[in-house]
Amino acid sequence: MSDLSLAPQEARAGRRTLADELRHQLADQIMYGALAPGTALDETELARRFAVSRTPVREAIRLLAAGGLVETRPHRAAVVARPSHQRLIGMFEAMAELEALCAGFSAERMSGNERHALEAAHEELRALVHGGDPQRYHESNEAFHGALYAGAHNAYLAELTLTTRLRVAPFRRAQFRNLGRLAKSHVEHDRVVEAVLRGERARAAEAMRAHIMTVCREYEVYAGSAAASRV
Amino acid sequence: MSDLSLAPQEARAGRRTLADELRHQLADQIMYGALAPGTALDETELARRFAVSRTPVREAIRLLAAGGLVETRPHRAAVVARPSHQRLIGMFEAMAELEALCAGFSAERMSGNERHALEAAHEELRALVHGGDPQRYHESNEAFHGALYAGAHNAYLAELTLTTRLRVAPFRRAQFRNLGRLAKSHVEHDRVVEAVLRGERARAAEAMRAHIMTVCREYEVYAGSAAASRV
DNA sequence: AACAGCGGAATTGTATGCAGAACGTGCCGC
DNA sequence: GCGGCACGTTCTGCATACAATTCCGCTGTT
Repeated sequence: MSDLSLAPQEARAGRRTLADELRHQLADQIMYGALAPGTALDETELARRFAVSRTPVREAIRLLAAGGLVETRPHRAAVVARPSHQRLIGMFEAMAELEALCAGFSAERMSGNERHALEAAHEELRALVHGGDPQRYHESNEAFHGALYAGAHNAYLAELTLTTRLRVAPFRRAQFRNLGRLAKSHVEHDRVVEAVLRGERARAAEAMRAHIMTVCREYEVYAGSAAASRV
Repeated sequence: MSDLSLAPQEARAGRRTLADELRHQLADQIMYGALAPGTALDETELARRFAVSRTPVREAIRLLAAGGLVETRPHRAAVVARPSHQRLIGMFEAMAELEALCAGFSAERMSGNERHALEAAHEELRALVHGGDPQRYHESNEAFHGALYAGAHNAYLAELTLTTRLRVAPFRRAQFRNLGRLAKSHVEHDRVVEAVLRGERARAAEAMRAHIMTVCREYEVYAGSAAASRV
């Protein structure tokens, strides 16, 4: 999972600095939910927990802040980002458009191998729909979307889309518990795959947009009920 | 110009840490071309130049790296980003799509005041087309695009678009020397404004996409001739 | 009893020192 | 004469120490 956020040169070099290691550890904990939105990140405490000095901890926190996973203010502890509802909706909307772009470009630009890879990822997901292993499903789902990022043949766009996906990740965890959702998700994927393989850009983009916006609505239902139960 | 890259809370608090100050200074120098792509950023030297310790310099460099303006590899000096031609084309393409999205949303969502602001910025540019002051034109041009970001009513999308714009900035400087380009640019803007004010989303998006892709082609011509003259 | 002002404690921001990795230089072997 | 290797220098990565700011609780006043 953490590999998803690795830039190419990092993957090649093998991250060897403590700061990078910490960044990935913290990012995983945030996305996995071990560090809930709003949690304060105490530099000294984290330094103790990881048995390093404050210097790499600070660096990691700043990098996370630049990525949007945490928010910092001068002379105040960094806190795990807790975007407003409106902002979160905006992030979902942007993600929908970005993913739609990737899907659209993929429809026009994918090579034969890339199309096969997309089909393979799609088939893998089909098998997992009824498997009941949310973790594996999640990983394969990321691989499916990753295939579309690669097929767009635009590394920068792929980065933007993936970054957005990661930033939204902490707020999508609940949906993977909802196994009924998986089957519907697969049907939506199916429409995307079909359009991409046929080279129909507009249809692929629209199918993907619909897919992501459905995810967004799922979140809204969950967030709404959670907010209600908190009252 | 540096204000463009300020997040809201930074602008409110007034950046008070050395690291943030350095980040903006360096970002400006990179975007203005004082630090050319490929230049190595020596931490010790920068610390001397700004009369601070290496610590805030390091932080600033890392933040710039996270923003994509510089590239870092472990145990090696950071260098001002010099994306490959292909990657740069991808960045332009992504920028075109993002700006098109903003323009499209603006067509649907802009309030009355926002529409007036857009028209005002557009008129300001009209006056500057023949003024021959590239710096002022540049600032007003950013304001024009900024009006469209705001009108999209999606802060996250606005950030993505602006960030992309800033990352590409170092490679667009040449075009502002080309005064003949300004008039054409204004005509393109005109099509965008007209569509936005009429609420025609698709047409606004297409006009903006065309505008940015023209900018991209302008760059290609410049980059191509520069590469040729270097041989 | 509630609030304003103040002082200490805790935490972030910055400086400095040290260890290890990467590059340049000169020597040696071929 | 040319390529490879070892050494020394230089720079980055990390640790630690100090300074500045914020937060929390206290006291005194109204």
